[in-house]
Amino acid sequence: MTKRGYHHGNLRQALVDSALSLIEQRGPTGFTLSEAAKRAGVTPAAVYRHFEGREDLIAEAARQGYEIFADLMQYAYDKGQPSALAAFEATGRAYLAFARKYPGHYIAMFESGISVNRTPELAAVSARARGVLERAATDLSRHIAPDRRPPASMVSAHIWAMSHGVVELFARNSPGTASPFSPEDLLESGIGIYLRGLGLIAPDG
Amino acid sequence: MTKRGYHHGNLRQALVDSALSLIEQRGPTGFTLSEAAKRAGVTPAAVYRHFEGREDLIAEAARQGYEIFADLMQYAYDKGQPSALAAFEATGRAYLAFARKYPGHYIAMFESGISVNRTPELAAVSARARGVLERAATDLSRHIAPDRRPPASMVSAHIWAMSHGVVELFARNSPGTASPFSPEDLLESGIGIYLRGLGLIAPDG
DNA sequence: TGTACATCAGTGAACGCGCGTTCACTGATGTAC
DNA sequence: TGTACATCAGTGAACGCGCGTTCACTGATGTAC
Repeated sequence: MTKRGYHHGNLRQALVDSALSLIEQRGPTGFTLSEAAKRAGVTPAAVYRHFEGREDLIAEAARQGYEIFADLMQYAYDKGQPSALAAFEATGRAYLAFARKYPGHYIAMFESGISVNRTPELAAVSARARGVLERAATDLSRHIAPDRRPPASMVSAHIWAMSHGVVELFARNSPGTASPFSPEDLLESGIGIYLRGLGLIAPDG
Repeated sequence: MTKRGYHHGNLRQALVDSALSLIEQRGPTGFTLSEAAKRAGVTPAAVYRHFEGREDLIAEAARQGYEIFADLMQYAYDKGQPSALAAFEATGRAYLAFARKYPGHYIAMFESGISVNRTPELAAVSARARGVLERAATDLSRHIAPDRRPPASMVSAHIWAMSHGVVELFARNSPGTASPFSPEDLLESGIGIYLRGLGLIAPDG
């Protein structure tokens, strides 16, 4: 697979991979095109055979992240079926699991400052990911009495916000935030209380 | 107040202020010591009369942010008294209000990568801010039946996470996240549902 | 199987840039007498 | 009120650095015959 020599073989993906590990290690600020090239065993100039520049490389890393993310969310959703509740809870867990397992991708997607509207492909795949969570919220809404049912898009926004907040504040070496609870426990319990508030779980579940 | 001439008058604070507006405009990455100095009408070297360097300047901006933040939270908490519920809800709203009103400070505090443990002063003031929310959560917990009462620190973590998530995802020019709801509405409703889940608000509030 | 040639991925040197930081200096201010 | 002097905030030139990007090039690969 790895043919060494003048030609690299699959430099494009190697660059994305080294960019990801660099982002993971040094944060979005610490990422440099030159260092990514160096790690891939190649001159900085070689990057321009495969990408338009620094931003384009980050955007591709983010795109691949969204692809994985959307797949994981979809898988979780499917696995929870046919229970709307199980599917919803599974997507919440999948969000955190993704952030934990693919930190480089997560940072490239949410903290690197690249806009999701940068390219149509990026917009499409991020919409796909969001769509899964919104679908799960819509399914769930049907089990709430219409008169006290919040819009599904609001429910999905709530869960997304809490998931993202847990990741940013507690799943990283955060601002002195040494919580006694694991991010997983925090998110699980937080979503549980929220769902109870929607009347979807028995008061003393 | 502003005496022009060789000596600036209050360069230290002027540098913090220009750093804050720069951070607000260009994000944590876009901040440079040189540009902050330029905006304050001064040579980059002058910065070293007041700060140890770039990091130290950001840290001071963050420190001032935590100070304001803690004060706002405390004020909101006091204002909600003697109702534990009102005080708790008020602190949640204060979180978002702070992020909206002082975006430069918010970014310096939570997105610039500076650690809260950088200096004792920074650690102390951030602990003070967190303390207010935790106090509010503790007060609130007393109104929950002991057998179904989650730890107060968990409740405060949930609210902090949701607040932070709402700010990051919906209160900025975020990743294509044009929600039909205002950040204020989202947080208000999210916290409302959560509190219902804790049994603190009537099912059909 | 062998040769000629087109393709193109990667090289390496060079660029201009703005960065953070240092240094010896100088000009303004304030105080002692 | 006036002079001498200490203090110190800000200057401006210089530094080394690594960055992203460009360019003409060259070496490896693959294809046609």
